[in-house]
Amino acid sequence: MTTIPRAGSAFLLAQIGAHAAARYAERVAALDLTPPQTGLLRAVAVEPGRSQQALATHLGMPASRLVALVDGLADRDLLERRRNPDDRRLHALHLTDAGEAMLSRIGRVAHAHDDALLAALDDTERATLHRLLTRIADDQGLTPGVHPGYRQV
Amino acid sequence: MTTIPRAGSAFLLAQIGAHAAARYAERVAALDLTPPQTGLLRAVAVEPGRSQQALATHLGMPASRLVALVDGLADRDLLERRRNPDDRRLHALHLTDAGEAMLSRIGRVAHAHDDALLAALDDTERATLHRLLTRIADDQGLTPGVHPGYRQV
DNA sequence: TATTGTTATACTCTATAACTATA
DNA sequence: TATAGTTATAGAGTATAACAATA
Repeated sequence: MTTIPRAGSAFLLAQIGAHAAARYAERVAALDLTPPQTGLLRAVAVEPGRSQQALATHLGMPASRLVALVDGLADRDLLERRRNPDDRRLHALHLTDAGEAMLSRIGRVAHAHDDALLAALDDTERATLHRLLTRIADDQGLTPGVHPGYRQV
Repeated sequence: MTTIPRAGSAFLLAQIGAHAAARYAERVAALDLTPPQTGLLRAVAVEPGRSQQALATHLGMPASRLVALVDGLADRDLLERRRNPDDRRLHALHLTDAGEAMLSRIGRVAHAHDDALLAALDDTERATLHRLLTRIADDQGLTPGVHPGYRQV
């Protein structure tokens, strides 16, 4: 007789995580954005003025991919490249006013997403979950705000 | 002044989930398997004899993709197709003895993976987390054992 | 010569849809 | 005509690496 391994927490985390990412992608699509784009906007807001190279390293993606991401957001005036007069190779990234406005819309979307995903839990349980997840993320060496799966779409 | 939205639980779940999936992929690569392959082996074990069509629907993937998956596992004698004499269009899927043996190796790998991912938590906390995650997965209508991100690799 | 940013190429993976066989 | 399974094609998305500008 065969024993079927029961789903452990690691599987549940991967399963719920993929579900959460897909639902989030749907929500930000209403803003005509993809999850990696929202991640980049957020990263720029956290520390304006970083170079594309620095951001690519921070986000864990090849520079060539970041260029395409920046292109799309710059075309829509959400982000701008500013040349550094001291070292003209560097392009410092900054949010535009429209970019700031977009970021707060993203914040509202993320909040609604959070609320829908955790609908099954009451406030105390949500706080407990958040605390446990933070401990795991910290222990696993995950960079705050950086999604390892900022690939595709 | 700009307000940076703090990472909520939905983001943490997506982040940790992607991390967990990547670490799991590394572990099963040692068995020369991909995560979708392990998912298929498990699904066959749970209910042997299902048709490829039924399994494709269950796992949420196109039949053409399942065929390639089955091909790879059948070539390695982990899985076998059995023709149904009553309806020769149907290919019932069953694990071979080697497939059963592989599944228990997968179980051990998954257990070690679980343990490493939850290293930051004690037993009581792990139980609490598992209970909360199960409630969320259930509330969100996720099919037990089926990873929505059984794509790529 | 080294580094930033950019562009081009080649590859991997996937879904769509055509096709074959059985019913 | 409809369904199970299979194969072929075409498209999306990526990383690698070549390239241009600046240091």
